[in-house]
Amino acid sequence: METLRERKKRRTRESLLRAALELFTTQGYERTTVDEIADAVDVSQRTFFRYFAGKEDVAFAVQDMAEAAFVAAVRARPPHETPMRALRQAFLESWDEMRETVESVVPVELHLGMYRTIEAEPALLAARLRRLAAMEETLARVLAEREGVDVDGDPRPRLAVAVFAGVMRVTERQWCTSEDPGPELIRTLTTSYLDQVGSALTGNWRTT
Amino acid sequence: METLRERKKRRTRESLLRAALELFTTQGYERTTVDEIADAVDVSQRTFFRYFAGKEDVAFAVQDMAEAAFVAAVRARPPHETPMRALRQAFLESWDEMRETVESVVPVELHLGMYRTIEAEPALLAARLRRLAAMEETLARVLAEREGVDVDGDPRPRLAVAVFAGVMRVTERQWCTSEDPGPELIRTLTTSYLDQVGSALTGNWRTT
DNA sequence: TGTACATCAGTGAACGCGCGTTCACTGATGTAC
DNA sequence: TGTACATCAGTGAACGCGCGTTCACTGATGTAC
Repeated sequence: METLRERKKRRTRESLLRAALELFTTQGYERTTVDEIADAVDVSQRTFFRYFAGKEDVAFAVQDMAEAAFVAAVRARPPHETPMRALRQAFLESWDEMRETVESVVPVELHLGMYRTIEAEPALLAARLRRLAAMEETLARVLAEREGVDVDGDPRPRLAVAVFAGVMRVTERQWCTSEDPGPELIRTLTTSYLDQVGSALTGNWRTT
Repeated sequence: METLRERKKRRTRESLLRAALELFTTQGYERTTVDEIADAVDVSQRTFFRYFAGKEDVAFAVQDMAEAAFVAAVRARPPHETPMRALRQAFLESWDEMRETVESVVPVELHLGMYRTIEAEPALLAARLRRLAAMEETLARVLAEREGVDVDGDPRPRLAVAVFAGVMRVTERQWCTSEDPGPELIRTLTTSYLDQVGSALTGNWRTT
């Protein structure tokens, strides 16, 4: 069982996390200082750094959890599926699990709000893209292993993942700016865009 | 004609640029301070900020020029080409022009070295990806205009550009880590990878 | 159940660092006559 | 060609800011007996 000490730790951590996201989404990332976050939870700045390596870390803590769920879902896909199919299915399927994982830590609205904040703030967007690139590398290795190819010798794993991530980014941006960013919309957009990639690449759009 | 004053300005700017890239590539971006760059050129730190808005700016000054040449090349493609063809041709074709543009400011080797440095340094990689995302947005608008579609209503411009940029990133990474990063290699890789994207997306790799 | 000790989350205050800014100023270059 | 003035690149020193670190310390929680 969780001891009192452990419970307190978890609560402090989650309070910091929630306070940070709340401040980031309302007044902006750059304008929020680490001191402010600590003050909002009534702990010292020193304590903040015991829980998070830095300001960027706290901003992406929740997304990292969701991302891990997605990667795990990709790993769990049956090996007979084609790579792109595995990515697509894992993404659609893990959305509910991501939601639960997120909800256990912070209100989902707050997490959704962070997506818009990230798009709006250059420093956060840059960090997000770098993290996405790191995830792409992980996924490329997962796919390569699945298919039994060499990730450095065969470009296909990295190419497939790059395309998938590209589509995800377009989806995300579209979804963020929509009126009602619900799980339905993300599913519709993802499916639709993945289906359209092929036709976007080949042929002349004007003759359609 | 260029006045003496203008010539001196240009020289100061280029000296700062060269010194910065030299320091970044040899000792790393994070470890190089703005003061060091200014000292290397024997001007005050204050003067550095008259030429560049910040440390990140000077790191990407050359790449921005090359990028602008690429975007211009895309704009110049004949309208009957398919969008992906236009992107591909513009990229292959503008490489020589990019080289010239770059060479007029700093030694090409220095510029190439920066690519590796960017991949190696998290702060730079993040900044680069954000800038690439901004270029993608520009290109999406160019393609949309070319094809006469609405960039916000039709996802194809952004999808096509995202895929192209994804392939470019994979190419770049491969090219950076190679022994002899010449223009030949980048052409071969780009062509080969763009041709392989389709097959990477569809089908099972094991049955090939 | 109570006591003695060990562990460890949290404290508070101070610091180093580098980015970017501000200020009033100097002196070289450009221009008008 | 020379003089008087205007422009403007560069100076130097100081500053504000926020991130992240360091230190010796306190006091609550956990554990052994």
